[in-house]
Amino acid sequence: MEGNSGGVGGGGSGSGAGGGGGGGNDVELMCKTLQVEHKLFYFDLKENPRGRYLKISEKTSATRSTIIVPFSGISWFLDLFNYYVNNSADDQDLFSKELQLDTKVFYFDIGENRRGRFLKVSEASVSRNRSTIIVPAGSSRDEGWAAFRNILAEINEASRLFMLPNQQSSETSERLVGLSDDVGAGFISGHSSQSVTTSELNVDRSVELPPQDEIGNMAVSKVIRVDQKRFFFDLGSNNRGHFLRISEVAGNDRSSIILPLSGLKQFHEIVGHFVEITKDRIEGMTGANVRTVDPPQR
DNA sequence: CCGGCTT
Repeated sequence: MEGNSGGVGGGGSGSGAGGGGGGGNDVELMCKTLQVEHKLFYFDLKENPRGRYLKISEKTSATRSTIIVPFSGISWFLDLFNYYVNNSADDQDLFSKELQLDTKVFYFDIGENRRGRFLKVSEASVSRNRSTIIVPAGSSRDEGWAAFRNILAEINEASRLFMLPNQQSSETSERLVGLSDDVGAGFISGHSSQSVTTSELNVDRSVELPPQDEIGNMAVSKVIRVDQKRFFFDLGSNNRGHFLRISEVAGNDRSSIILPLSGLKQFHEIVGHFVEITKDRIEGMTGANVRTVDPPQR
């Protein structure tokens, strides 16, 4: 699912393209740069008719490599970088990881040489040569990885807010079933010597995917703000099925629950129960950010 | 502005 393979004008006679800018029709939603030591990383969140993706480029004097992260993989990247940042304080307990997203596989590997420690992230797809970026850990306290992680966190949050303008009536929760934006996301422990019981992983994933119609434009995500917190509602699916992920974001902390859609109705009923029994108190509140949907009055 | 990389 390379986002770029769409209809970039084949002739490309557009003058003043700036040389190798790429992208073509793709709309740039957000871009950030990060300098770690002498490397420069470009983060470009882009969108085209096929969907959204994050392009991460590593720019060096003589080297330029780019990986394309599907939109659904941004949060996984964030989680993985959190893993390496958080565990780097301990000595050498950093394992390799594999992140499988649809047809792509991203390999995360730790390396070290006299320059220091680094994290190699390589993207392998069926039809394209493998591309790799290498993120230095940083001279002190892994600030390279941490800075990289922080940018991923910013993009991860901001990318969800882009879905906001489509504010429909907030009670359309039935027609969402069947959408699958991120397919088959999951971690796989990378080291072969780790002897992970692969029995679970070898479950034949005969996932009959619904044809990717125009699901990119649907409102598969919503966000509400309550006091200092934000709650994100995102539909997703993996080899286990479809789910609704509810994430609570406050400051730099983020936690999520994964609710299989089979339980969504019960969840809704229980929440409705608590709405009923606390209605008096809720209506007395004056929080400007608390938005309740009024039922039709009589 | 050094510079790493079997999948």
